[in-house]
Amino acid sequence: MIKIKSNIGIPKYKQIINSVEELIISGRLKKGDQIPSINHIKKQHNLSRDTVLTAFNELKNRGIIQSVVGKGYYISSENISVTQKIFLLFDELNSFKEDLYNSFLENLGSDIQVDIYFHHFNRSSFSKLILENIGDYNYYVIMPANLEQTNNDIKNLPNEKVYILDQIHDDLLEYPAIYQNFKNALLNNLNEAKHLIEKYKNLFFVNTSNKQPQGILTGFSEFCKTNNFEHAILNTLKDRIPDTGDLYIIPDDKNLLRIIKKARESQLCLGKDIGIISYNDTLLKEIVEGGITTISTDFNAMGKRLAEMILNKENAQIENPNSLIIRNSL
Amino acid sequence: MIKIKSNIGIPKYKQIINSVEELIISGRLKKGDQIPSINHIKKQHNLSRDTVLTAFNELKNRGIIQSVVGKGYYISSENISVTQKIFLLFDELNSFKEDLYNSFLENLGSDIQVDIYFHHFNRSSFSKLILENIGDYNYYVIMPANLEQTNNDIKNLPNEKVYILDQIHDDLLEYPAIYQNFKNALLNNLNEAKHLIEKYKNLFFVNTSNKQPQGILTGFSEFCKTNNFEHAILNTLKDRIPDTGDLYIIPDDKNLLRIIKKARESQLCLGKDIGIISYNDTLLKEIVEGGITTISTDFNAMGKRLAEMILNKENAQIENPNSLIIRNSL
DNA sequence: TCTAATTTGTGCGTATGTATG
DNA sequence: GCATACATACGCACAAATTAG
Repeated sequence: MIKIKSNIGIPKYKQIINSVEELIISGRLKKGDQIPSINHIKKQHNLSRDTVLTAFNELKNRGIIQSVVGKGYYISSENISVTQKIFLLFDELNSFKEDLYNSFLENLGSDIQVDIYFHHFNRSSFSKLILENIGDYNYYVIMPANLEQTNNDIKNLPNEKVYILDQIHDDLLEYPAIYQNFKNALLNNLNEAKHLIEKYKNLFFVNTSNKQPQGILTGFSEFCKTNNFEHAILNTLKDRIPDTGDLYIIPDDKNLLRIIKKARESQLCLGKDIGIISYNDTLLKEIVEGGITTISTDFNAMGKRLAEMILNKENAQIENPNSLIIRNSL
Repeated sequence: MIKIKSNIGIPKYKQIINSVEELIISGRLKKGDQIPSINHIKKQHNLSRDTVLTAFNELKNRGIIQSVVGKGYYISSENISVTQKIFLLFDELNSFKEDLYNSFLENLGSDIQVDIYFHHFNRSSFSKLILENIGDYNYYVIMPANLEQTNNDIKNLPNEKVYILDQIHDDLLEYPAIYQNFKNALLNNLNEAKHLIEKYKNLFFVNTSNKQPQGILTGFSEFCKTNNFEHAILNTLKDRIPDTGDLYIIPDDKNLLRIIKKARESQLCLGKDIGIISYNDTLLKEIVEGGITTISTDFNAMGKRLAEMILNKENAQIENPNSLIIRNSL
């Protein structure tokens, strides 16, 4: 079944891989079939055990075969076009992942398979997902979000296969990454709009979940302190009645909607009486209430850059810039 | 009762364990029942005595069976804590999946693992993903979207493990499903709003991608024909200049934004000069331009209902209702 | 319960040819 | 010419799992 020739340009371990691929193409090997054991091929073709093992390991990495200790190797996928597999660990499924994921896929090429997982900001889910998938992928792209001490798990992966996405922490500085610098970005963006912010008396950060990056909060506080703005962090909007001179920085859209409605009730004019800065630009924010001022990053660029980094094996830590889009609401 | 296959990747002793577990899950083995003796299984499947013993010892250690010397083995607990795995095949990642996925997870319970895959409306991706994951999951939840002859692949899965989501086709009627009836829903919703639609002269369906369910298109045409509305299906908005008396039905938000901007340019008043009906209600549509009329389904309810169906092993085809939210734009 | 055969997984040492600077 | 790194290939030893008898 498996053909090996000596003294031709093709390495023997690659000849084994090609043989298995051809047997799959011709239909003589199907999913679930057992392939000859390492020792069998070794004896039959007078090879070193290591040569056969190298071939089988590559086939295993590509997801084409699976091994069972004590039993043997089995065909697990007939899709031989997959050359590489990527483990992509997101925090949660939301609309901002759409651009990121789609541009990542587009720029990778079709022969690379990407599997998505979600940790839902749950530290033990995070551990479990990483530990369960050690050894199964060529690259591990991980969004640690605001979880702590994630390197305790990540360090179990091969160093050169890890890429960090979106948020970076002090214990992850050894890995290539593409991230947002939430603190500096917020500081820069607020400074850029300081002439517009100055007309407001009280600055509020609306933080009703624990999902927001810590950097945004520290950036907010720092900006307010250095510029002597009255400020507060709101954990709920329930009893909040917006007042003239309020400026709200709102990371999530449910609270954005609440504030807009409350402002309407109180007959406060957006961009004059009260201000709003929203996080993450979506299509409709351009036209809602004459335009909502947003701070957002280019998730398309992030996905594209990530694909490039992996394809070129770049080892760099790259900041994905945030930009401020000033509209009517400020 | 107990099934053993040779030459597959699963060790025989584990196949025995799996068989006993499945018999308990399906209710064919109850607490107190006697299971076949070691010698019986050994003879029946041509196994070594030790193979059967290894399986029984593990079951005994886990407290699932008890041995009585001279009599046999008996089920002592039906509490087999096996983490169940669900294969969830979506069409694409978009924001509407967020509610669906989150409510599905919430209502499943924490010990069930859900893996997400995307076919991106690509027929061959669809086939590959299903074929590669045969046998790996306890349940298969599949969104066939508008792909054709999907049962060619789905029929290779165990019938009782398949659930169809969102769109259902004629060849999938044998499976439990929770779906939207796009055609009837659109007909009902348009009829419900007929008194508001009558003020428009030309009805347009904006269909710039091939991702929309066919049912919406046929529903649109049928409504227009029975009510004698001038109508057309638009494949692009590039050269379109909206005119007084136009009503647009718009499934995707990029086109929604385009039409709103063009209407503003032409100084046409929404809900008076031109009308808009948008698909899928999102937070901001409530307040954009005084409110956008939407047709949408409750994805939260869909996810919850799906979880219930799976947990209770319901075999039903359930329509997830669409509702019309009339706002200023109509 | 014990022994034996087979298989994968891992680690270490060695050797050769090739590409790089 | 020399040093170095890397891919390829071979050999040996031992651990752990599977299965048979």
